[in-house]
Amino acid sequence: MHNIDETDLQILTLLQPDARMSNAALAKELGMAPSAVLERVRKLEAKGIIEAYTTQINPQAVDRKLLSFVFIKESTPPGDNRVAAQLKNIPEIQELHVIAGEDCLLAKVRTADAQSLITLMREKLGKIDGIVSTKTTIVLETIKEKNHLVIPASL
Amino acid sequence: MHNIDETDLQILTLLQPDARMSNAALAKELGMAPSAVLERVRKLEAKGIIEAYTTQINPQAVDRKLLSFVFIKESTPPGDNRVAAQLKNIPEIQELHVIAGEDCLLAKVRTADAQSLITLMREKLGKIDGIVSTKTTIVLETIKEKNHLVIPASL
DNA sequence: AATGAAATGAGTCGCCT
DNA sequence: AGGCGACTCATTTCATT
Repeated sequence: MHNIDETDLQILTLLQPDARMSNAALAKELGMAPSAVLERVRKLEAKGIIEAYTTQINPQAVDRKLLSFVFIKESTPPGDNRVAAQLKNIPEIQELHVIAGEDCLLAKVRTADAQSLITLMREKLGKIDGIVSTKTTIVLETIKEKNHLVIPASL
Repeated sequence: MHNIDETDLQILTLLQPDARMSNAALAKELGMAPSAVLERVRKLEAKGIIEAYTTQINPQAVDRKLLSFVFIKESTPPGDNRVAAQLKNIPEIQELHVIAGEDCLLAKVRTADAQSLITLMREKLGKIDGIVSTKTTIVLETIKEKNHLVIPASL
């Protein structure tokens, strides 16, 4: 498959919680030459194993205080992704998943407040054909939000 | 308050999708001296506005193929966070939110497969006092998963 | 994967506004 | 307080082995 070895897994383990770690520091941790490590990192990027380096910003600081999950029921037949394609482009929708059971999409939505959520639902979701109903769950408090993966010791 | 100005917002906008961008590149984009930009970045970190720099890893590549959302109903009185405190330490639980309506927690869980989800529920959730019931929603397909915030032009 | 040299970037300082 | 420019040191990059 992707031919990912234990050194690669170590690189991922180190980089996952600290994307701005210098290549030199990474090399020191691994006991390897910086250039060798850098080449591995570039390959992980090229293969799409490293998808992106992102900065986690405190949502409060930029006035995105409300988090909610919206279940969206579609009328379109399975395999039809027209609704999803439109929802995908809404920037307030951080995540969009197709879920099992009910023929539903689940969206993770971040807005300034309840008012702007309502506006979003009315102005944007309301205009998408094929949405039958929505069910919104408001988050009162986030206890944990770390999108870190458990990286196994080997594969 | 936090006294975050438009330059700071621009820094966040640039850094959010590219945490490994060099300080020099950042300074060039902003038309400022690198030292001045660096000082701002350090302050954003110190204030907790920048929470972390993380590397997004393709879950498939490290054998974390199954994503699910688990609603967890508690028997404990409101304000009692003993259940949440234990759930928080489970590494497969990436997110944990207190949600409105039903007295529920919502967990975003990533495991290798259905079998390991079952094991997790039995071995870990099953041993936590105060959990009344769980309802699991399996993700069939993730259409979008970008935890980027919409950063306003001003605050 | 290691080396070494050149280029680039980071962090510090004193000074200016 | 925030920004600048110059400096030194660290890091990255690239050609070569």
